[in-house]
Amino acid sequence: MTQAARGPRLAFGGIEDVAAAVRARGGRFSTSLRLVLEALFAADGPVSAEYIAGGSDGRGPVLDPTSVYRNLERLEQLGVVRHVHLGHGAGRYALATSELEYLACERCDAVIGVDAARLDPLRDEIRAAFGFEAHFGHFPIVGLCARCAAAADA
Amino acid sequence: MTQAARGPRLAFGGIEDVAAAVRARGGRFSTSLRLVLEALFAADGPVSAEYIAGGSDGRGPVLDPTSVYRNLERLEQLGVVRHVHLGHGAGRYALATSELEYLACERCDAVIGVDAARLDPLRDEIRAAFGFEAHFGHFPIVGLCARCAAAADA
DNA sequence: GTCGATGCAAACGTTTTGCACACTG
DNA sequence: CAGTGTGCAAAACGTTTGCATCGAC
Repeated sequence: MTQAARGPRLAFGGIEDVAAAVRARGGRFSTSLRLVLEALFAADGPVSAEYIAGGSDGRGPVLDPTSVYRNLERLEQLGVVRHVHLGHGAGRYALATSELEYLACERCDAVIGVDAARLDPLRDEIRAAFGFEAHFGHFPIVGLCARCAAAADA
Repeated sequence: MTQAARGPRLAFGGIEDVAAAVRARGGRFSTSLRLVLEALFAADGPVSAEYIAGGSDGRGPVLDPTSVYRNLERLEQLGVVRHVHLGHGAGRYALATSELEYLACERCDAVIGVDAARLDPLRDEIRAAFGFEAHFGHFPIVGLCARCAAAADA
């Protein structure tokens, strides 16, 4: 049930699978969409729309942020992409194919991906104590990573 | 230790106490500051800067948002105010005199205040599992309240 | 009278919306 | 060639900053 709440397991192994799904919905597989997907597949962790647009690092010919947002929204409706809010700053987007949730360090901006199943005990505890269904997928747990916590103790 | 990490217990029982603390720091107790404090003392739960400015509900002669933000920042440095991010939308501000942390429902916008101590077991569990020091005070737990979770099951 | 605080205006970073043009299927 | 997706411009939103004026002490 906790498993089911996370949504169906996805079957997108690569960009062409997504292209097929987009076309199946009557959508078109544009160059911009391909670039967005390439950025997401290449990234190791959630990235910002600005990053995808190519504003940061020297990767390729910048595409319009508007287009990035629109494509991300489409992909999110398809279940291909998820977005998370890692503390302050811009939202971050990642492929929904991984069952990762995140711990975000508010000091060093480290993002620690943890298997969603490992947070199930927490969810159960919160449900038992407060009748509240915690969703760490969209608004993750924020705090201090081990390194920064140790530094703060000193 | 978990307790100590939360900062010193505050001794602000009312607006005049804050006024004294402000003056002790060389600050001035302006009319705007008084209005901000009145809104915070009257509120039952974290409120937005816009709300404090008087934009919502017919309460009184609107004060400038700029001034609200500046006063909130001053009060935060004094330890009188804390701000939290309850899901999407504007930040919310509350008196730091209560040891409350929050569970925010992402569907109905309900804000459930829980005694910070009741989240200590969760913090301990996260620390044990990931070496991560979770701070629910600033970025609370987001999900579905009991009512909305039940509705979502149906 | 001093200096901190105010209001206004303008800028900021992120995201959304309107519109005419371009490209996919 | 139909109509989806694009870039550009502009706006929306919450928040910050600059600056001249006001007001607390």
